[in-house]
Amino acid sequence: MTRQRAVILEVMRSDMCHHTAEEIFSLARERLPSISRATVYNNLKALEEEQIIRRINGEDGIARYDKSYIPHGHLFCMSCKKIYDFSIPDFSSTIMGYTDALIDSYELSAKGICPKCKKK
Amino acid sequence: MTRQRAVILEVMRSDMCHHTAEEIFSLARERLPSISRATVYNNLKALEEEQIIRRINGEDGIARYDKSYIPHGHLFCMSCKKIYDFSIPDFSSTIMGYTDALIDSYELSAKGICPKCKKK
DNA sequence: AACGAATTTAGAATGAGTATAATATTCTTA
DNA sequence: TAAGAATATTATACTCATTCTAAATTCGTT
Repeated sequence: MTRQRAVILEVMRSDMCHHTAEEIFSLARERLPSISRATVYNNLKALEEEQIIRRINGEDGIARYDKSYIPHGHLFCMSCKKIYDFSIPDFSSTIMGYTDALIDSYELSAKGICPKCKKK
Repeated sequence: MTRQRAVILEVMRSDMCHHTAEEIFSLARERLPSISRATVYNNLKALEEEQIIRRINGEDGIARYDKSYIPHGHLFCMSCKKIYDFSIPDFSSTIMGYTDALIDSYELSAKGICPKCKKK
């Protein structure tokens, strides 16, 4: 575990956000100014392959990263622009039931209005 | 409806594939050699805004396009590399039940082994 | 046909992400 | 702890999907 990798994980675990690689790079620089952009990209890729974090392929085409590898849903609120996590229990099995395929993982992104914004 | 837009829709509707913009550009050129790359990108974006087609944000970071705007699931087969459509009835309502949000649309991508490859 | 609006075109520009090669750090074993 | 091998980091160059720009063309309307 290098210092750089530790900082990247620290940054990712310090809030509830789903940051882009550039955001993680910028936040990591605050803690370790010498860190390089390539190191951030390298580590994010490695951490995903090691199934520690998960890459989210957002609708703007820019990758975001989730501190958890476990598949779950993401709600993109069209009003406050935030991303919220949610889960659907045993959802892989549900997909298998509808596809007759063996499901390894899934990515579920919903777009709508979150409960808070809905109230207003 | 310009000739260019008609050709783009023709190409998209001529098979079951989920093509990238570059593939659509290449196929459109076979029918209308003067068509420009920018026209393909412009039209794909406009068609998505008009809710005629849907952009799929695949795991390789390259956008693919679905001839249908109606949300449904996509199965990426890890063995044959093809993309298959599937649907989960009334799935927006299901998501609303788990999130308490108002769902506008969703994108569901599953990765696994399709039924055909599973048999082998 | 003529006008203005919208679209297309070719090519330049942008920017997220990757590759490279030199340097530095970490790990292993003694 | 020191040496050497293996691995990671760094800065920078590069790729390539996508967007932007500005000029030329086409479309719809009168």
